[in-house]
Amino acid sequence: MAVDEENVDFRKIAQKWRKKWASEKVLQVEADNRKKYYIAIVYPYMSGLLHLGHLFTYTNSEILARYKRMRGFNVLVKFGFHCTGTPIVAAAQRVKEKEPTQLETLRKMGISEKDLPKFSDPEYWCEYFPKETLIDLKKMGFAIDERYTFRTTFLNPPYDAMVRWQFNKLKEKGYVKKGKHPVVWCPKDNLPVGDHDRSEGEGETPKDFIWVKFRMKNSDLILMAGTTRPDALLGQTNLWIDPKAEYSIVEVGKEKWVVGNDAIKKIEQQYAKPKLVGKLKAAELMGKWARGPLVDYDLYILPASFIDAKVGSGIVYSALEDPVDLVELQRLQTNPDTLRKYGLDTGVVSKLKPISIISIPEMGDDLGQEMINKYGIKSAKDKEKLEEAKGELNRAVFRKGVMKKNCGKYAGMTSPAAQAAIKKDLHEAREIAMFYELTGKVVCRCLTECVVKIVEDQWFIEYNDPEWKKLAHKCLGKMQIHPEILRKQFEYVIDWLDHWACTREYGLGTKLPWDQKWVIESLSDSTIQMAYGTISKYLQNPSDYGFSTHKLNDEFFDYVYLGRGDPAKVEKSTGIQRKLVEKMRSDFEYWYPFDFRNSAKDLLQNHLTFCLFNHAAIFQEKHWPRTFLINGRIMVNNQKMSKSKGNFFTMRELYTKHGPDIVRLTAAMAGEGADDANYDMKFHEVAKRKLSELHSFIIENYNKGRTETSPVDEWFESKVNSAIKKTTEAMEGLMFKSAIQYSLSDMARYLKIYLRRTGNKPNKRVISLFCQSLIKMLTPIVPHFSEEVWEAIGEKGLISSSQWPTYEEEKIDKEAEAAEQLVTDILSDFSKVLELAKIEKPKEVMLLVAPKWKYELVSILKEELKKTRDQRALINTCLTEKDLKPHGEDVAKIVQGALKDPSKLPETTITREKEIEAYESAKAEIEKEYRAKVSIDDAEKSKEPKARQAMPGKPAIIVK
RNA sequence: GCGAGCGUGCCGAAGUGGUCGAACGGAACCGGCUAAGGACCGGUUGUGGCGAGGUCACCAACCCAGGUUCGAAUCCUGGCGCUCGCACCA
Repeated sequence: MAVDEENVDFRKIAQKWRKKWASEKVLQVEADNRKKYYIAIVYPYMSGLLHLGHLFTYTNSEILARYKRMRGFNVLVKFGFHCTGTPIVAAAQRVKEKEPTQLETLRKMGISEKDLPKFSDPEYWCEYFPKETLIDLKKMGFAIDERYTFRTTFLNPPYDAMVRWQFNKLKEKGYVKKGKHPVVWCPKDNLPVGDHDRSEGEGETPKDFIWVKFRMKNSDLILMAGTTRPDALLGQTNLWIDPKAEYSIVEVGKEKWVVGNDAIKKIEQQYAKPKLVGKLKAAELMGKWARGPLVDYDLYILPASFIDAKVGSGIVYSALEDPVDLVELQRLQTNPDTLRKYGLDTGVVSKLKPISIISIPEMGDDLGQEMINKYGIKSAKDKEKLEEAKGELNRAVFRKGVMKKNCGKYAGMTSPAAQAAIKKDLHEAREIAMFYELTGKVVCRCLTECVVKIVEDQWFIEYNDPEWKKLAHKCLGKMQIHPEILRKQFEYVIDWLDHWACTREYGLGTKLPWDQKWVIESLSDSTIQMAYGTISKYLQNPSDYGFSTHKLNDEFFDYVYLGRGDPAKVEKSTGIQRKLVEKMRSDFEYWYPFDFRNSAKDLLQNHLTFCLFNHAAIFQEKHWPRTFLINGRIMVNNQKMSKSKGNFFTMRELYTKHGPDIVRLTAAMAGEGADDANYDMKFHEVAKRKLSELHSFIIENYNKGRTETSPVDEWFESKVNSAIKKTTEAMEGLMFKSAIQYSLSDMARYLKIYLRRTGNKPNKRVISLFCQSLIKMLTPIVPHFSEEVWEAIGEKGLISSSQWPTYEEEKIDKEAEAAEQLVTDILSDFSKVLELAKIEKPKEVMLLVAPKWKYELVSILKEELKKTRDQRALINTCLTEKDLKPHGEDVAKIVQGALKDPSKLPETTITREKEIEAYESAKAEIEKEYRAKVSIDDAEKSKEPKARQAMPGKPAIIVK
């Protein structure tokens, strides 16, 4: 095969066929009476051009779309451009401030110096990038009907109207509620600070923190002690304060709280306006008594070295099952001087001891002491060991702890359950105040240290509603999830999702219909937009259909999506002709639900699960989603793609350089399943070479060749048919990389063998079948290339609109394939023999085929081995056969061997005649390769001692 | 820390209880073709055997350690390592 690298210009043919498809409108879609297949692509965020990550995910949808078209489906691919949210606004702001990295990013995407200032306006981003993205999609040859494309936010009034409808629906069902919400807050910017806006503290979040009220004896003062373990209140023994600190008395509502000085700010930010009414030295508190909730005794107030008044509320209560508390107490008990220094009563302190409230299997009654012993802790100075011990104990409590009998109504509960119950009870009794504490220090990009702020009037989608969760589970249960192993994760996420803050104070999007101060957040406005994609053709191009979309209302969507109401009334309120309203309804009914949605695995936990919830809430069951395909993340040359590593590629760079088909093929080969895929830059060249070769081969050989047939033709035809079968199954199973392997790689390999065995003289019918089938199976992956080849071999019409090849089960000939395998085996055995015998130039080669009775024996033995492994019985059964009797001794030997290692028996038994035929047909090739005379004989008639070893499928080989 | 997934030859990757020294692709090496070749063709790529004219035997082997089984890359338990997510970020 002569290879001419330049024989295919992948960029040129892409342009040619793109124009052809456009002029013949092959990618335009209308609802009709065919089976439909609706692919809802996850729309990309419009803060830049599409990159390799998008390419990889979209390639899956694209291959499937074209495959389904060839299977006779009417395929709609929905494509949108996501503009909702804050990143575009933030990026525009950075352009305005002329931030160098932001400007550089835009320059790299090909934006000229003079156009840069335009990007300081967020709305310009929403104009520019959708337009450019659509160009990219077309140039990649994606099977998208551009009339259906749309962008999000108020910039697109009909989309805006649909999101309002969605939220009204959710609210009607009681799934949207107002509530308080803690956020990480920058006091200088007066804005929430997300992970990406921090100079320090990525991953830190607000964590629940409970302040428990301890009322001082003979006083109206209340000591506030912070904790994350309210269950430990059942074993409270004393209070700890910082002996060096000064405390404040603040009025909160009608109460007077005692807290560390630094806690006042927290009260103000998270609770209520406090009023400072006094100060207290630690000494004034020590030795006093206070009483906490859940117990009927007073606690003694003691100093502790580990307390820092700046942390939490500045006061902690002690539960001596905790090793930290226990060590601290032991320190006091063994240092009477310290007690005397603070004027404390040694009698009281010496009587303090742990109260056992939690039982953990395999642990005793004194958990604190047990941990101290285990970690070999000697004093309070072993801080690291103490922290570890405490951590281990907390984990054990959380996982295995059960409340003991002395815990009143909480007895018998698991510790986490008791924590929740106690928290709830005390909250209702107003014995605690709820606070949040950051899990670590967070510093805003503006270098201000962040705090927790409670947003008072945040709107939430109540994904924690148990009934709703049930519906979501039901929806999932009816779906196909690929790969199936990820279903468990969906199950988990559905249960885990809590309420979701669905509104923002700023950013692009749709205003919450009943509270215009808020903008609907971007993950929440995209959960049912696949429904919009079924009718977007009309709504995005209203003038083509003679109406205006500015009066879209809930009535309209109620009718189109849910079939409720009266189209005549809809006409009246929207001004859209009744006929068109009805057409949109029927289009929706035709296309919906979506059959397929594909994303990378990072959207599983939010977007895809939200999609389930919202469909379950809003749509009829018949309109619930059908299939999710989740892919891994894309790596470039086995490295994570990132701008800083310099391996960040836009889709545009790639197709401009290599042409779209090469990029599509490389992306499809990058991987499948949930594991990370690898986009291999070297593969571009491999792909070009392979396709070029295929191109010349098909053109040179299609519809040419001999007309007489040979056994190898049967074999090859069988291989072609099984390749079609395997490829089709892979496509149906959404395994696109496998599909390429079964078609492109496997078939090329078989072709090589076939050409060799036929001396480059293929059979005309079979080779044409091969060419047609292969080029068709490649069409979904490399459509431009396929069209080009299709045209070059003189076929009429577009291959994109042709039918997927079918295979004939009866043409898949196991015997022919097994026979070919025998020849391959013989050839490899040959070279071994030659090597070992050190014969370089054999003169004569004899293949001695086993006698007929051995074939009989093998077939009986294979059957019998399934029933028994008893040697005697096997031999006896075999010897009942008349033809085998005379060979008793040999039979016994063979049976023994087979028992020891069943793999010695040939896998597929073909008849002796077929086997000989296979060798005969390979004879010429062997003679040519070894330049030796080849003869095929009956082993039984041979005098060679080796002849006895011949077995079915394993002839004795004699080389001289 | 929690949840889900993964861990196979030089690399990527198939393989879910015997037919597995392990498909397929890449890479490397040897040989052939050739003026030359990054192209093509054939072969090799765990270790050992002064067994051997192949279709063989033996040892070891699919992250590590145990276990279940007549039998495990495949099932179970524990450990180690990696990936994704963990909420206002799309």
